[in-house]
Amino acid sequence: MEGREVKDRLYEAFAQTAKAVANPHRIEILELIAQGERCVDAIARATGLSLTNTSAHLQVLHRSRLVETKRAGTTVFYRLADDEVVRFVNHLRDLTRARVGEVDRVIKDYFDARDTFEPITREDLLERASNQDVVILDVRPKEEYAQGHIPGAKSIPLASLEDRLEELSRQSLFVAYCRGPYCVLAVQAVERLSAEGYSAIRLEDGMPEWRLAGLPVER
Amino acid sequence: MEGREVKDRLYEAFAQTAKAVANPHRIEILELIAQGERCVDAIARATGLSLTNTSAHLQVLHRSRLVETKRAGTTVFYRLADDEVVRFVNHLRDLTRARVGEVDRVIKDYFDARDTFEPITREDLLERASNQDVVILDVRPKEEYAQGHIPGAKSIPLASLEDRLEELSRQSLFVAYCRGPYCVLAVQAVERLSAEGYSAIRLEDGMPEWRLAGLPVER
DNA sequence: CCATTATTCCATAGAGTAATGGTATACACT
DNA sequence: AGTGTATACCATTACTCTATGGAATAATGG
Repeated sequence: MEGREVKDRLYEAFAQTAKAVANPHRIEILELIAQGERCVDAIARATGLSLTNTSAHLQVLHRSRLVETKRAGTTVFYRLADDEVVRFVNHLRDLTRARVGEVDRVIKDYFDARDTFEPITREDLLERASNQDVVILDVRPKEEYAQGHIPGAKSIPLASLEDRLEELSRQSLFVAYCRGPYCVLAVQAVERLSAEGYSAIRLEDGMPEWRLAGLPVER
Repeated sequence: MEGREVKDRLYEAFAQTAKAVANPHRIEILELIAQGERCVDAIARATGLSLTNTSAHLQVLHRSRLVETKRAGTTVFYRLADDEVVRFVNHLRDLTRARVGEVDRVIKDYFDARDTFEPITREDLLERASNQDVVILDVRPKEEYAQGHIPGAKSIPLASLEDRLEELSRQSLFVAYCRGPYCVLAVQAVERLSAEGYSAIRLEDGMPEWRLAGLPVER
């Protein structure tokens, strides 16, 4: 083996990993299974992709060893191979936000228009939660809540928020969180709650970031 | 704008950044200009790509805002837009090494076969450099040395190593470094020096990592 | 203002990727 | 064993990416 060949093989390997991530649907899938393992069919439904297409995308991720599988009967569950994969996708997100105007444009048009107040950080939440009457809302689907959530958080999937408003006291401050900083669930929950006159703000980022920060997770 | 559209636009933006990096030649180009700015023609020569092809790849990187340009007469210099780009490419490298067997296979076949001793870390080098008779060799091309190098390092581009062996004392311990942990220049320098009976080891990683670690850089 | 040099633009061919619908396989339940 | 269900495989089509060579542009220097 000679110098040029070494370079080619290494750069090729690095590029392969990047290619696996270089597709919007696959990034969505990675964000989704960062919440916890899911079967092909559930991933297809959550993303709106066809089943065959979902299966194909999952196999691209599998070939690059970014995800792992577990079989239970006929059902195959996919999960991230490693926390480092979440960190890498987060790095990609942050780099893109820092360098590409489009991201801030969308945030401004959509996020800022809906939650009037600045989202709060994990540190702020921890501090306020101990002092005040704060209710943490996990607005992700219930399966995701079941696979791990912020201690003390109440599960109110966005879809059922409408029906469960009466459960919520108007005295409390609500902090909603979801899959991550660019997930729209918490934004929509805050918008809905604010419209109904509740005090609601959004946590800056979601569950995977909470867990990666070493904070406690409840099951 | 509605929830799904927001998702699509954001994931699309993230995927675009990943796509810019998802090509082996572009990763090589990024590693190259992480050493300092270079004109199109120099990049083409260093990578062995055709000029038009190099220009096209640079424009892909430019559209994703990963690189910036500076014009001087007819010559256009490309440089990284931000240190975060280096960190991201390093993250990609590390993730790939952790998850994909190919990288370790190449390292084992090529790197381990050539430098008998473990590469040393930056910390080790700093410690040894102050105590012992250590000579640091920058084996990158001289332009890259000129754009910033480890303080006290001697510039001996790999290509001229053969002719300059007599300058080197057999009493010293030589530590060679180059563009990064997967660059072959330092490995080849160590191989050559060892074959000639010199004591030579390789620094674990290269110039950009040294600089990003906040260590002093000399010009 | 013409020639030179550095770079970019353009058209094209070939390779690779994504989505679709149909088919095959593997397991579970009766 | 036979039926149903979950997933993977395959062939096809449309699309995108890479590389090439030639033409165009932009700045410089006689």
